[in-house]
Amino acid sequence: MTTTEPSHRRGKAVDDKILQAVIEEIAASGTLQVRVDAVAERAGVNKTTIYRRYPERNDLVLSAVLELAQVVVPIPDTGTLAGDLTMLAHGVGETVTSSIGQALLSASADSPEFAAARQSYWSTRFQTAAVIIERATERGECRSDVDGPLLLELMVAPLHFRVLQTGGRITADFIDVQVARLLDAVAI
Amino acid sequence: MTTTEPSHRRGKAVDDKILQAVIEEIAASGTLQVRVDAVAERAGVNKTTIYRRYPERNDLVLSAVLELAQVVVPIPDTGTLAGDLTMLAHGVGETVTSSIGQALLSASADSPEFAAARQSYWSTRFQTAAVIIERATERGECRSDVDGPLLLELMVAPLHFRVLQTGGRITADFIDVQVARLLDAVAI
DNA sequence: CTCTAACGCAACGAAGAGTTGCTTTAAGGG
DNA sequence: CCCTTAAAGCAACTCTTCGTTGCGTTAGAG
Repeated sequence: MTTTEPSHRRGKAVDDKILQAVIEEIAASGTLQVRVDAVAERAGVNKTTIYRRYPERNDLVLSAVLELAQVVVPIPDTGTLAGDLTMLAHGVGETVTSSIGQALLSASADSPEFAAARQSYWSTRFQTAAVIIERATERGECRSDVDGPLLLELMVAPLHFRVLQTGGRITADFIDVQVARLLDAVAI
Repeated sequence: MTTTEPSHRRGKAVDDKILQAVIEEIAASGTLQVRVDAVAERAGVNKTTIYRRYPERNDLVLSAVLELAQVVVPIPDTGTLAGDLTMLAHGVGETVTSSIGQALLSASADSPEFAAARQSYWSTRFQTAAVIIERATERGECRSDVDGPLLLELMVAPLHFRVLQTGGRITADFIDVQVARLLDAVAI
């Protein structure tokens, strides 16, 4: 055996078409409304082709969700902690408000796989965005014992709760108030 | 027409059995896994009887959810704002952690009816529990311009987010930190 | 006792998930 | 250029669950 590259002769292109089709279906009507036949038709692919890659519907939807979770969000660097947090919060607000965002965050709440996906999603976001707090600490804007990821979690939670539970709107004012509260809590 | 009480000759008892059965099914496996036939069997009732009351499955599940949302949560009155908030937070933590609570909060996220149910649920909770802040204001424990329902919303959000999104655990310590943060924000 | 609304029952249709066996197609190697 | 072979297409099928229908049965009010 030379390089053992057996599979996927026509595969890659089909892979992409399927994933793309699922994402479009999710955006259109939510994860629960994704029909395998509809995905097949939209992707211009046969149903069996899908089932050969994904044993069951859930795997199909999950892989699309994981794909979406990969999109990289830029970490703001405005020069002040207040500026960074505000900008980040606005980004989160838009994400959570978007139809695709809502679909992701409330996708198959009971399934352990989806729960794990959400968990790792937030975990990595908070980890990478924690640089903001590090920089702020170096600038002397906040105490050095501040838990970055935790701070971000506490910033995101109210936004998330508003949209998905109380159904309220996320105004710029609301964001400002949240950020102010957090700044108070971590100020030196 | 005298009192026009035509329907429900045998009805009431059946109503209750059905609702109870749905609730048990929800608790056992989540709202998405509720099967009409299973409910019928558990309630000792025929499937058609269910469909005569609820045009479709969603209505059945929704009515059970609304029923569950009726349970009255006692409002603590410990004598201090810190005590009240802490006790309330513990209650919320337990609710959100329970299987039935999770089922409710993440039930059919896409359906407008369920969204409205969640919305009104939280709204009434925050309204009634706001007495806590009123009492605290009278005692001089917090500023008089504090928005009670908003304060409660901000207390619940992190707990909710932990359980449903990051999958973290709600420790007594975590609750204490939250309460402390809120007290700082509203202190005179 | 009678009448009637409520319930039970069995069978059915529709839709979607997932499977199977076979045929067709296209990329890659000689 | 053709031949091999894995990948994709296709059609028909089962299974589960939702939801419907027509009719027979029962319980309770009067």
